[in-house]
Amino acid sequence: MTAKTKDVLPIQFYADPMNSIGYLTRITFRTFSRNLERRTLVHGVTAGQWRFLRVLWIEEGLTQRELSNRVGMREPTTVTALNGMEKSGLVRRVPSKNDRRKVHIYLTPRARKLKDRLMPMVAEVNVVAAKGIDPNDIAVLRRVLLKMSENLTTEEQAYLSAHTGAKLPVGSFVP
Amino acid sequence: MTAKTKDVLPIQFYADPMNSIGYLTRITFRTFSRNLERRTLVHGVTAGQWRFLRVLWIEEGLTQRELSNRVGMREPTTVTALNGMEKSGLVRRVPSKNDRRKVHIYLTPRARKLKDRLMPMVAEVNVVAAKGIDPNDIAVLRRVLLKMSENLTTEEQAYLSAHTGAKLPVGSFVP
DNA sequence: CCCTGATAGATAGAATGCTAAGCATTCTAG
DNA sequence: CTAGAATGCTTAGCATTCTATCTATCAGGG
Repeated sequence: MTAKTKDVLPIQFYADPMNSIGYLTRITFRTFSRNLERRTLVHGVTAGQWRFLRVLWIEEGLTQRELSNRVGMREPTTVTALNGMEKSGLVRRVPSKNDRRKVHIYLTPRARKLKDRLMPMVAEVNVVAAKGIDPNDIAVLRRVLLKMSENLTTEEQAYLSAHTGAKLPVGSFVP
Repeated sequence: MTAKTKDVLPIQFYADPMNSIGYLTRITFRTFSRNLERRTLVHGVTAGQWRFLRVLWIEEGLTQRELSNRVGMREPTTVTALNGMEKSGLVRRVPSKNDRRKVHIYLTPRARKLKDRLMPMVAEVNVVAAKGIDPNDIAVLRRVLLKMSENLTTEEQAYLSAHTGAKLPVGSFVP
């Protein structure tokens, strides 16, 4: 099959939202997020905070920039989220000793303990979401979503460097 | 393979954002949306407006509620979006003659003409996103995303009717 | 040393989308 | 008929996240 005749779908195909990757990822993300937050709010953790906790449960002491990249949020968003989390006693900001620009983020004991409570919840939501779906198809889903976001990020960066000459910060995925 | 031993992944699996459907759909949605909006903004159309236009290009005269359901936004969001679109001359609000509660939404000639300009853009972004991915896998992606959002919506509605006795408006998907 | 540019974080302001609650209109059970 | 429920749209207020910009700090070449 040639790329021209078979792989390229007619433009009209994308008129239907049900065929649109943008639409489908948006509604899936929102239903997923809402469903999870309904559970985590029992422990006073919002969806936004959850995303940071999950990363910090794996590795503490990250700087805010590293944290932003791993969570997939912009830095001002991270600042706002951390302000809230600091206020509600989930994280501590610890200034770096080597580099006074940097701030390392550590969990409080309470936030560490929340892991055992909250992790089962995301597993639960994943089970609900995956009901009736072939596990192999879900593996395909993960792989394809990741590849797509990489494709789109690559194109975005190519566009930016071509049109503004801007170099993006190295190693920043930040989709 | 039994469901207990093979299909259920260990909780620890979900600690890594890269395995999280929530994370993956979020970053894919955002990169997709940003990439498309970069193109549509040339014609002064934001990502939010684009979503409504796409639905109205298929069928005009929908009520705001019908429109909300098809676009996948809540009604107050639709009101805000339509206010903006009305102001910038993309849509007209036409009160229903049979039922004075209802308002039908029609495109302006200018908005209709935008279709031929904007539709190729979404095709373009889809091509970028799909680069290097087996078309069959993309079909799997669409099917699985839709099924997941249905699963999660079903569970959400079951929860709501069990805990608040609330009946959701019939036929509303609204993820 | 001391400028210059890069890096880390914070701030300001805007856009987006949500929930909750409020009206007006229509339907429906008695 | 008519009181109460349901429906359709709107408003108010809030949370989230973004872009653009600012300040402070560091690193390297002259």
